[in-house]
Amino acid sequence: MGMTASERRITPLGNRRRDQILRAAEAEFEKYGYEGARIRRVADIAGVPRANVHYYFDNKAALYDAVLSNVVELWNTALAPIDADADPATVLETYIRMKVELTRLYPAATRIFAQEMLGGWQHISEHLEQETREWTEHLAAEIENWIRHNNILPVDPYHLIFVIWATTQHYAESGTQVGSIYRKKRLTRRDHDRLADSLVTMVFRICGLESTHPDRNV
Amino acid sequence: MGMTASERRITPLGNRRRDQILRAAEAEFEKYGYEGARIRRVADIAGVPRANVHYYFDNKAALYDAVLSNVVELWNTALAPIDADADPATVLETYIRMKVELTRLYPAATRIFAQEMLGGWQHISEHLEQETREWTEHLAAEIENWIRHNNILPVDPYHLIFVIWATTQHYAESGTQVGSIYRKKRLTRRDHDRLADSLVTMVFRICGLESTHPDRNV
DNA sequence: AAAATATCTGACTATTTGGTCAGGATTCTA
DNA sequence: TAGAATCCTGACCAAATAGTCAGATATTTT
Repeated sequence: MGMTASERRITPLGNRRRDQILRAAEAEFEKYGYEGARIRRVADIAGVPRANVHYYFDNKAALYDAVLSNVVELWNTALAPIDADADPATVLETYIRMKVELTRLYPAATRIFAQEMLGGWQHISEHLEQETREWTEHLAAEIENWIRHNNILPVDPYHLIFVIWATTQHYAESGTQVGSIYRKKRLTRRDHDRLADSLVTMVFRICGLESTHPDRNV
Repeated sequence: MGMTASERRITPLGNRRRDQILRAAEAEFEKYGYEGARIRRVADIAGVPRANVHYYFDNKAALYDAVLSNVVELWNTALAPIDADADPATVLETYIRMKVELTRLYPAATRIFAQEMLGGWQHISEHLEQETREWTEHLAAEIENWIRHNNILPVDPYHLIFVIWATTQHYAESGTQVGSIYRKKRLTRRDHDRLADSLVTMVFRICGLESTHPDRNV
C-alpha cells in the first residue's frame, strides 16, 4: 500500500506490460504533444484499463519522462560514438547519415524530441536536458576546432548542427500520417537515401569540403 | 439572440476589446500550444471575464484560427512582394533578411506558426493551409527555374527553403523566455544582424553564389 | 499447496474544462 | 431622451480529466 510505481517493477511480466504501455504512450505523445495527450487514450491503445497505466506510472509527467528518456537514450547511443580523430568530411557524413537513419527507423521518437525542443524543453527533466546539451556542445567544439585548423570554412557550429537537425526533421514530418505542407506521401527507403545525399552535399558546400561522390540531384 | 460571434462586431469599442483578447490569446497559444491553451487564462491575461472571450469568439478553434490568421497574413504581406525578376542572389538575400526581421519583430507569431507546422497543421483551417502552401510552392518554382538556367548550383528547393526557415526559427526560440538548448540570453538587434549574415553566407555557399560582402565570422 | 507477493481493475473523487444563457449595463442612434 | 443595439457577465451545465483505493485475481516463492 502507498507504494509508488517507480519502486516496484520486478517480474518479467510487469516489465512487458510496462513496455506495452510505454509504446502506446509514445504514439499518443507523438500525435498530441504533452498537453494534448490523454492517459485514457494511452490505456485504450495499449488495450488495458486506465488504472493499469497508473499502476506502472504514477502520473502523466512520469509517463512522459519515461518516453522521453527512451528517445534521448536512443540519440545518445547512436550518435555519440563517432570517431573524433577522423577528418571533417567523414565525421560529418557519418553523423548526417546516422541521423537520417534514426529518423527513418524511429519517426515517432524523433517527432517527440523535436516538439519538446521547439516547446522550449518545458516538460523535460533537468537531467535529460543536461545530457542533451552535452553532446550538442561536444560536436560544436569539434567543429570549432576544425575551423581553427583551417580544415573547413568558418561557420557558426550551432547553425550548422541546426541545419542538419532541422532538415532531417523536416523529413521525419513528411513520413507521418499528418504530413507537412510540402509532401504527403509515405517515404521509401530510397527517399531517405536521397535526403542523406542531399544533406551531405549541402553541408559540404557550406564547409567548403569536396564531395567524394558524384554530384547527384541535390 | 442565437447570434454567433462572427456575425456581430461593429463598434470601435468592440473591435478594441476583440484585439485585446486576441493579443492575450497569442501569448497563451505561444506558450502552451493549441491543446495546452486555456480560455480561462486568455481571459485572465486580457483582464476580462471568461464569458467575454466567448462573446467575441465562438469557441477555442475560432480563437486559434483568428490568431493564426493574423500570423499568416503577416508572412504573406511581408514576404510575397519580392521582385521575381531580380537575380537569385538579390532575391535570396532579401528573403532571408526579411524573414529574420519578422522573427525579431514578432517572435510569438513566429513560434505559433512553427509549432503548427511541426504539429502537422492539425488545427489550421483549410483556407489558411492552402494559402501557406501557395507561397512556398511559388518560391520553390522560382528556385527550380534558376537551376534550369544554370544561375545556381542544383539544390532541392524545399530543402533550401527549409534551411532558411528552420535556422531562422532556431533563433526565434532563443529570443523567448523559454530559450533553447543552445543559448539562453535575450538577443539583441546586432545578434539578428549576425544571424542574417551567417544565413546568407550559408545559403550562398549552398547555391554556389558569390557573396558581395566580405566573409564575416559566419 | 499454502503463503506471500505482484498484478490488475471497477468504482469512486475532486477538479477542471469549454461552452451557454438570461438578463443587466453601457453605448450608440434616431 | 427614448429606444435600440451592442456589450458585458455571474451563474450554471455537461463532459472530460487525472488520480485513488479497496479488494479481486494471478503469479511467484517457500
